[in-house]
Amino acid sequence: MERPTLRQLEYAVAVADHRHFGRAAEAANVTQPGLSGQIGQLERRLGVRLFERSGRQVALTSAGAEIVERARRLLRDADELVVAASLHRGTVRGRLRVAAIPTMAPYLLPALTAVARQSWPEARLELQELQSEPLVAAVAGGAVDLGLLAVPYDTGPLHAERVADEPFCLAVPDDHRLASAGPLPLSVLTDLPVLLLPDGHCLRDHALDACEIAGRVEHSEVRAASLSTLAQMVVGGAGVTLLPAGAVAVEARPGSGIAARPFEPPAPGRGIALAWRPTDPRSELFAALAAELAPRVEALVSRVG
Amino acid sequence: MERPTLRQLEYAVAVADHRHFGRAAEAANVTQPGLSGQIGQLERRLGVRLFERSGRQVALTSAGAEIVERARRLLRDADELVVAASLHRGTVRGRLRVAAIPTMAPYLLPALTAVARQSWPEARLELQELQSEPLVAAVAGGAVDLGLLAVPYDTGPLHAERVADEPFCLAVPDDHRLASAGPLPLSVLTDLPVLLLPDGHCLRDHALDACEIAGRVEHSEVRAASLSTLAQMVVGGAGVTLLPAGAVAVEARPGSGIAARPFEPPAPGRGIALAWRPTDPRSELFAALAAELAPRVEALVSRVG
DNA sequence: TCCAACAGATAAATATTAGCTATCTGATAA
DNA sequence: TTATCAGATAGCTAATATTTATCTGTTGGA
Repeated sequence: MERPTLRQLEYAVAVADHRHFGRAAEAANVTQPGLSGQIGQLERRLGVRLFERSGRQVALTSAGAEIVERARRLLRDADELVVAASLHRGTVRGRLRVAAIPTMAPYLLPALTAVARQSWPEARLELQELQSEPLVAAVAGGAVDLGLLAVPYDTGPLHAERVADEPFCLAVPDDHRLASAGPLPLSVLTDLPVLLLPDGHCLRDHALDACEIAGRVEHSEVRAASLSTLAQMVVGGAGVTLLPAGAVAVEARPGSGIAARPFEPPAPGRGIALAWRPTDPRSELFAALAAELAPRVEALVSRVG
Repeated sequence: MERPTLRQLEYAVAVADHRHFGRAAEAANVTQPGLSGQIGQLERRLGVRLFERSGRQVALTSAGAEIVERARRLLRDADELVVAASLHRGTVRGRLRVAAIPTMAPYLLPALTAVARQSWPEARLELQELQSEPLVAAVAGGAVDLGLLAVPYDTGPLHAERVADEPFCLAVPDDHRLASAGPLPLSVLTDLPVLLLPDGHCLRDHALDACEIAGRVEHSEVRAASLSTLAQMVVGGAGVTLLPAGAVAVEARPGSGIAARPFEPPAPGRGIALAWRPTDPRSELFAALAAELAPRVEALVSRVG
C-alpha cells in the first residue's frame, strides 16, 4: 500500500478547515481541480471516503475526522523537523571574508576554501593576504570574518582555534651538503647563512626564535616579499632558510632546486590557527570549520621528509 | 521553506540504516543515483548536511542523527495513518449518531444497538430521540447519521429503507369488554374514546388516519409526552388508544393493567424505516444493517395477540 | 606507486505525477 | 424553471522523480 504524500494530507486538512474545496484550494495555493484530484487520490489510496460531498455541503466522515487529525499531527511534526534542521543549519550564506598571512595563504587557503565550500555551499568566499598585525586588526574590526594565522601570536580579543602544528624544515639548495642528510639538529643553523623575510612577517620572528635557540644572532635579511621569492634566493646560493612544512610541497617540489630537510625533535615550528571574533554569531560554525579543517591541514603539513 | 517529502525522509532513513547509498537504494527499490538525488535535494531543502560521505564511509552528522530520528517517527505515524484508514474500510468506526422517533426509541433502539454493536464493534453509538420532522432535518443536515422513523413520511433527500411493517393494536384497560376479544374490526373505533399523542408525533397522524377510515372524526387529545404515559391514562380509564405492536410487549405486559388486541386484516399500522443521507459513504453498510435488523424487528412486532 | 574496485556524484533521457484551463454534472435556491 | 454554486472530469503542460550511462575521488593491495 502506498503512503499518502504530505501534500495530500495538507490538502485534506485544508478541506477539513474550510469545509469547501474551492476555498481550501485557494488557501493551499492551488486550483480547485488540482486539490480535488489530490483528495480523490488520497481517498483512493486509503480506500476510505474522507469527505461527504452532498451538493452544497462538505462534511467530514468519521474516517475523515480521524485521518485529518492524524494528518495535522504529521504535518506539525514535519514542520518541526524542518525547524530542527534549521537550528542545525550553519547559515553561513553570502559574503564570507577570509584573510590569511602570506606565508600560509598559497599553501593552506585551498584546503580552507574546499572545506568551507563543502560545508557552506551558499557562502561566497572573499580571500585576501594580510600580515599578522593588520590581519588581527581587520578581523577584530569586522573588516574580515575569518583569519588564518600563525601562533603563538597575540590575537587580542579574538578567539584563535589551533588547527595544526607546523614544523619548520631547513631549505637548502639541491646540491648542498645537507640536501640528503637525515633529520638535522637545530645547531646546524649556527654556521649557516639564514635568509629571513623582512619585518612584518611573523615567520621572521618565529625563525629568529629558532636561530636564537641555536645560539645564532646574525642573519641576512632579504627584501623578499614572499616565501616563493625567498626560495628562489636559496636556489641562487644566497643562503638557506626555514620553510614551514605546509610550503614544502610547493616550494621544494621535485625540480625546484630546493631540498627541504626536517629537524630532529624538538623541531622548531609554529601553530596554524583560525581566528574570529568571539562575538560573531557564527562562532560555533567556525569552530566546526576549524575541526573539519584540522585533519586536512594536518595531512598537508605532515607530508614532509 | 518547502517541506521535505515522505519519500525523501524514507530514503534518508534507509541511508542511516545501511550507512551505504547503494545498499540503501536497493532496499528502497530505487537506483543509487535516484536515491542520491533525493538525499541531495533533502539536504538542500533543509540546508543541512545529513551524511558525511568520506570515500568509503558514510556517517551521520549530528544534524543527520536528529533529522533521521524525527523522520522515523514521521514515517511510522504515516504508516499508522494508513492502517487507521484501512480499519475504517468496510466497517463503521468512531461516532455513529443515531436518532429514533419517541414512539420507537424505547422499543426498537435496543434491537438496533445490538445489531450495530455486533456488526461494528468499533462504533461508538450516540442515541437520541427526535420527532420525525427534526429527525429528518438532523439526518439531512449531517447532525445525525442514522434515523429510525415511521413511514409513510416525507424523508426529503434521505434514503429510507423499510425494515418492517408494524401493525397497530387497540389498547384497552384489563377489565374492558374488549380485553379478551378476538381480532377486532377497525369499526370498533367508531364509538370508543381514542386518546392521541400531541401534535408533532407522527403516530398521532397515523392513528388519525386509522380513525378516519373507521369513520370517526372525534378524539381526545392528551398532553401525554410518551406512549408510556398514554398507556397509564388508558389504565386510568380515560379511554383507549392505538399502540404500535413494538410497544405492546412493554406497555401491555402482564400486570400492566392493559390489554392489547390486534385488528382484523387489513390492520392499520405503519412502516418502520431506517433513513440516512444517500451521500454518506457508509450507505452500503447502513443498508446491510437494515437487512440484518429486519428479521429481529419483525420478530418484535409480530409477537402480538 | 600504480592499479583495480568501490562508492557516491553527475548528465542526459525518460517516465511519472502534479497542476492548470476549460468544461461538465448535479444540487440548490430564487 | 432557470441561475448559480460546487465539485468532478478531461486534456494538456510543467515539474519532478527515476533510470541508464558515465565520471570523480578514495582506498586497499600487488
